[in-house]
Amino acid sequence: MNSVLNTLPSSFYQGTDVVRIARELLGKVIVTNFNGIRTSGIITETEAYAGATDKASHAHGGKRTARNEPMYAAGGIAYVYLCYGIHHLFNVVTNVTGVPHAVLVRAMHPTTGLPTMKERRGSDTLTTAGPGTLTQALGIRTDHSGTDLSSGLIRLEDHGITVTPSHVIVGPRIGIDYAGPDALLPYRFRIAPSHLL
DNA sequence: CAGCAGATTGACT
DNA sequence: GTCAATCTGCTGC
Repeated sequence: MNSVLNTLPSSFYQGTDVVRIARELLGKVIVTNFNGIRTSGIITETEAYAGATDKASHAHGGKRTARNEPMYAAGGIAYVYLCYGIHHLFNVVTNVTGVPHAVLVRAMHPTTGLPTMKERRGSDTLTTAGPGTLTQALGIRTDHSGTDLSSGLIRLEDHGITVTPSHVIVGPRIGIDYAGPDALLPYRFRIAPSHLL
């Protein structure tokens, strides 16, 4: 395979189909570079949040607060927020200015800087199986909300990894039962466990 | 202004 | 399986 290693272009994020973008983020690489330390991993699980029409979204009904303001910006930046007062959840903002679509990154397969990630997690066993632990391993905090995803701090890259449809499991999203019918939407994508390293 | 619920995790019964 | 930890924002008095 060719050694493809490109930072994703803004056109990738600014498409109008947030569900498709969530699907295409599988296999992409998320990289952070804090204090000169690089950590990265391959994205293995995502969820789409379709803005104003999506009951599970923070921007449901056009809700707009200081916290979710980054969601209304043009695609290509990070939206990080605090959940339950403890966990930092990392989202990729998509679509154009004024349309608050975003993709939640729930899990990844660690590739670079494993010792650093274990240290940040304070655990010998590195798990990145949840959205909260993933941000902890990468060192992402709410301070990074609004950060440009082509910047030096947080970046998404295409390493030429192709995820074929047969390896993708599509299903309803997690932890949003309160959203009624919207909780059943097939907005969750993950790489089949049998296909992980 | 008090109370509660949430895109979660980890420790304990 | 149950439950506390702890911040943001909405609801209701």
